Amino acid sequence: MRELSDALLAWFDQCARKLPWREQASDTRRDPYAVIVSEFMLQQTQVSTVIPYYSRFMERFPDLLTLASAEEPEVLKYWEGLGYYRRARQLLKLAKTLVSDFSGALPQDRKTLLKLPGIGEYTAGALLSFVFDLPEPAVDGNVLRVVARLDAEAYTMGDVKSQAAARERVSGLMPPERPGDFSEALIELGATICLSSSPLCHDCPMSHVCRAYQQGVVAEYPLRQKREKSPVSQMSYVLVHDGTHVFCRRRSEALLHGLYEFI
DNA sequence: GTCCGGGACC
DNA sequence: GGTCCCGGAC
Repeated sequence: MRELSDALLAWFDQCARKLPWREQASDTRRDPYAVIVSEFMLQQTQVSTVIPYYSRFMERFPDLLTLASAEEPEVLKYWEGLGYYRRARQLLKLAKTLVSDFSGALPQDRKTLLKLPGIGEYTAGALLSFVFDLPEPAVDGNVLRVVARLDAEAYTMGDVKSQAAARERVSGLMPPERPGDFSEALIELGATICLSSSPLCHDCPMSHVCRAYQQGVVAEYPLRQKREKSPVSQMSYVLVHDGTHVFCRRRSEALLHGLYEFI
């Protein structure tokens, strides 16, 4: 376990992408507000898309108080193009709630965070680990994929039980001295190395402890929801009439081919 | 053009 | 289970 987190953290120290919401003197904690804004934007969109929006948003709403006193239409204007506009509204609600009910400070426990607008299990974990350096798991799609492959465990994307199991697993992996970086490193690994298609296992710092890799079955994890796609059968007919009756004949290659139906 | 991934919430 | 939206893969 020690070996795993050491390897991942060493990789993260060397390879982490430079992102606007990570720009921080290395000895200061991350700005809670910056983490909130970036996590809300990242909930629905990829990093490269978020970057310009994040920068413009932070210029106009540089801190929690500024955002909390803004009107919804203007916030939505800065969100335009990102989609999932409910998130922008939730973010504004969250800012107002934090200011009015929490003296502008982010709660440091999961249970309280989960009651706040727009915050679910993943975002709660992300805030607790990134901002407060607490050993709280933040399991998004990236992390679920990483853990599923690491253990060759049959986790299913988007499945709440799998997410809960993955949170347990990640909790057990957390190194006590750098939980926040470890949490972020798992996400970074999923986003840049442990890709859902064509993962870059040869560059992966965990391949030596990855069960799926050792078994050569990386592509099989995680499982995907089997969507009950109702069998769509196309039918075409030929209309036949003999002057008195109209018949309908199914085309020969179709289901029940050649069958005559009386209309 | 179609399919799919991605969190929270209803 | 459905909805919100977009971008990327194919």
